[in-house]
Amino acid sequence: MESTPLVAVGCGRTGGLTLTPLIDRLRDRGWRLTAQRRVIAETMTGEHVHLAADEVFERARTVLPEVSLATVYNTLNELVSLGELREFTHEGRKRYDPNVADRHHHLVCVACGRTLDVHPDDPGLPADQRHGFELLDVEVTFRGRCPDCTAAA
Amino acid sequence: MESTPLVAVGCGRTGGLTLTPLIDRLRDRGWRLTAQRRVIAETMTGEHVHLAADEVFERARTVLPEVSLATVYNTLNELVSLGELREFTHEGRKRYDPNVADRHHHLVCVACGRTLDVHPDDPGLPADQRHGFELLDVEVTFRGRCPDCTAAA
DNA sequence: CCACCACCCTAGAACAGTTCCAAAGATGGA
DNA sequence: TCCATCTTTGGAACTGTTCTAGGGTGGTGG
Repeated sequence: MESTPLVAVGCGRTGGLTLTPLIDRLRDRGWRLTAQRRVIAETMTGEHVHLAADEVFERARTVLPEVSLATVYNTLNELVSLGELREFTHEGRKRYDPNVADRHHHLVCVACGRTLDVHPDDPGLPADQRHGFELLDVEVTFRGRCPDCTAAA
Repeated sequence: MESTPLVAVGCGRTGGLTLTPLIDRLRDRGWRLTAQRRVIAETMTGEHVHLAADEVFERARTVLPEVSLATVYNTLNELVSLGELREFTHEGRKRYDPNVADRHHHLVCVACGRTLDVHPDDPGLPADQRHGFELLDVEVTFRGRCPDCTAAA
């Protein structure tokens, strides 16, 4: 739940071929690897994976029917604080992205919610990264600590 | 609730001095202007205004105590579909931004939630627009319509 | 090999934010 | 003024997430 520096092991777009490095990393960090956690972690493996908790739950359940929704939430939150997943919000619900190694942005379909990773150099999103999308909007949120909060800390 | 093209009347950063143009625009579009709606619209006037529904409710209530939360939600949603407010989500709840005239991004304090409008030329956010914030993260979401959805429409 | 203890899992309750609903009230045109 | 229409209201319902209390489990020391 703490300490080990978040060394980015992956190096950019690695493709979805490797199934275990996340599991290995977690074990190396002393994370108790139960059946539930393994199934959830495996569900979160791949490229362009941006599942919401209930989707993770459904998929995990097909492999391990007795897994509970609470465990899915617990595990996802833990993986986020371990730095192994990145969390973002789309249409009011949290989604989880296993691609934490390379800085990237999201390309979201307003109709079906389909989400792809993109790597633009500038916020304009070059044509070769649009995946055929008709662009409608860009939302950029910078996060930081304001002067008051910095002073208070 | 529909039609009238969303002519951007304001022109960039206008300052918070004008109190009525939003109200005027709404009346011109045939929007029935009740006391509740007026109070809510006035609450949403100004610069760097990014209130959540319950905050709008609290403020509106100090002026018009009998206003209901349902009306606040109804009105905010309507103003969004009229194109007079922009909606975004921060930490699981929707916030509303009256600044729809000029393209801008948001600078959010991860500690207190304070949100400011910024106008970067590139996603790096130049120093003179950081408002003293210590930058921690940038989140960029492109929205559009994917090829499948375009074909289906 | 066993016992123990810290950690983990589970179901369900609780919670927050938002939307829905039916009834009552307000509004403006004929 | 009357009436059809639109608006408001409180509360119920709903969704996504977190909390809680109790039972279960893995793996370490003996």
